[in-house]
Order: sequence, then structure tokens, then C-alpha cells
Amino acid sequence: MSSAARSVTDVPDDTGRTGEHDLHTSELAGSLRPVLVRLTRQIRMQRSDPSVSLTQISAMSTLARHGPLSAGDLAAREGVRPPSMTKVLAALEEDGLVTRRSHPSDRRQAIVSLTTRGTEVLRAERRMRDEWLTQRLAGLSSQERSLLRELIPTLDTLSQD
Amino acid sequence: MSSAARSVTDVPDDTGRTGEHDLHTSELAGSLRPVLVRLTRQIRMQRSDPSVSLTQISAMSTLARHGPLSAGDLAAREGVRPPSMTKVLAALEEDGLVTRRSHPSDRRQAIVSLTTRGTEVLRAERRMRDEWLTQRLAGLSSQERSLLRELIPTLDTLSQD
DNA sequence: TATTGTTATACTCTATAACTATA
DNA sequence: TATAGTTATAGAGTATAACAATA
Repeated sequence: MSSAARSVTDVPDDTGRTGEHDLHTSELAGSLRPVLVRLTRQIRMQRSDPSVSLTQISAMSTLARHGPLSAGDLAAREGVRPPSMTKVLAALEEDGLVTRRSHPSDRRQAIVSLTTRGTEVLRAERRMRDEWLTQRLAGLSSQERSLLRELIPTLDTLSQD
Repeated sequence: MSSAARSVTDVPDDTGRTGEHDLHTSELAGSLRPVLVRLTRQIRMQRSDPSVSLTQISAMSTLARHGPLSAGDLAAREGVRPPSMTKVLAALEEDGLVTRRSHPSDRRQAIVSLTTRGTEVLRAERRMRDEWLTQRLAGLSSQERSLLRELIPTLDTLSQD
């Protein structure tokens, strides 16, 4: 239990020496994980009303960014298995936020598109969710926010692969 | 849909002007959220076998750090509601990883402690989980890892409050 | 009466395995 | 046979509302 007491900020700067990397990097992993878990728990639970869930917003955002996608492509981009995406899409379709129609030349594929209403709901939901996180972020220093901005591509890399 | 096409990296540096903050900060929120959600989804699903879940590890880590806690205190530290914690604790107790005994002078309280076996399992699980995330982190540049290290306290602040 | 914790219930999120339809 | 998607099923993770025990 004594090793758990070591503070994150005690970690020395990375010297670029390869032999030292594993130790530092694995300690970074151990520090990063619980923080991410707790923060995302907060973000996920933050919903104004029994409206659209975060997973649904995430899928709709990807559709807004990339345009219509097959169900499988969408699942891959979201990093979930096809059956999980099927369930998300069924709920979204029932609410009239997306449509599924079969691909013209390969009828196995289900091409998913945002509806007009889906686009509107996405915008409104994002605004509400952003408000909450924006207030949190406003409590940071402007330097911290700058660094966070820089970090986003890194976090994105970590989440992909 | 046109506004969604704006790239994250287009965001200009924060000039320190207060009137401009809201716009930038809310865009930061919108960029940060999906990245965090996807990354944590990956982390949560990464489990070697039908062993201990991430939520369980998180609760056990808090017990290891702070020593025995009442069920309510533990729930508050983890940022979940008491009934959620009750469920987590019931599973952990059934597996012999924690004990619940009533507080000597206030018998409403249930004091939760890690067992010896719980401490061992926690250490082993952390090692396995760290391995996975460490490999991801190893794919980053050492500059990216430094930035990440610097920002852990910031992310921690965001997750608390 | 107020507080602590649990039980009952429900919903989201995700997975694997087995199946259907199409290529 | 191989691929795309769905259905069936199960389990983790979380919440609110209602209850019991204790203070």
C-alpha cells in the first residue's frame, strides 16, 4: 500500500532514455485511469431529462460529421460491437432521429442517416450538455484550458488504434 | 451540419480576454466530451477475464488509499449514490474482497474494509490493467506523455467538485 | 424526526453466441 | 462459404422511490 502514496507530480521529466520509459509510463497509466473513469461517470450521468443518452449523442455526432454510414462502419468508428450498435440504432430510429435503408447495390448493408429532426435534437442536446461541462471548465485557469485543448488530439489517438 | 465541420485544431489560442471565454470554453467542452467517452469505453471493456470490474477496482482503490470508510462516505468519494454503492459492496463482499461491519458507536453505519485477499486481488488487477494502458501510452511521443502527466491534476479537479 | 443504509425496480450500455439474409 | 446485420440473452453500472433500523 505504501507505493500508492507516491504523488503524480513527483514523476520526473521524461529524459528520452528508453530504458526508463516503462516505469514512468506505467505509473502514468495507473494515475490516469481512475481520473478518467470518475470524470466520464459525471459526464455520462449529466442529462437534463429522460431525453437522448450520451451513447446516442455520440453515434449521432459521428453521423453528422461523416454523413450516412453503414451500421457496421458506425459501430467500428464508435468502438463498439455490431449488436450494441443495433440496439442504439433501433432506439434512435424509433424516436425518428435516424433512418435505416438498405444499400442499393449490397442489400446486406443498412445505411444509417440522420433525419432533420435528428440534426435538430443533436444540436439542442449538445448545447445542454456543453453547458454543464463548460461551467466546470470555466473554473480552471486559462492556462489549464489551453493545455487541455492541446491534449485533445492525444486523447483521441489513445481512444482509437 | 455545416458548423460541425469545424476542426478542433482551428481553435485560436486563448488571449485572456474575458468576453471571449465562453465561446472557446464551450467549444472545448464539445471537443473534450466525445474523446473522453470513447477512451473510457475502451478502458472499461479491457478486462482480462470474468474477474473484477473497473467500478469495483475503483472502490477498492479508494479503500486502499484512505483505509476503512462508511458505505456512505465511500459512495460520496466515488461520486455515486448510496444504492449504487450497496450493490458494488454486496458483490465485493460475496467474493471476500471487503468486509462490512457496523460502526461500534453508531450502528446505522456500515464500515467497509479491504480484506487481505482484497488487497492482493487489487494489486494483481491493477497490474493487468496498467499493462494494457501502458502499451497505448507507449505509442505516444514523450512530449505527449509529459503533457498528459501535467494535466492529471486538472482532470482530477474536473471530476471532483 | 433525521440519518444511514438497503431493497425494489427500471433503464442504459455493452458483450458473446446463434441466427437470417445476401453476396 | 463469407459477410452484414439482427435477435436472444446476460451482466455491469447507475438511478429514484420506498422502507427499516438506529440516533
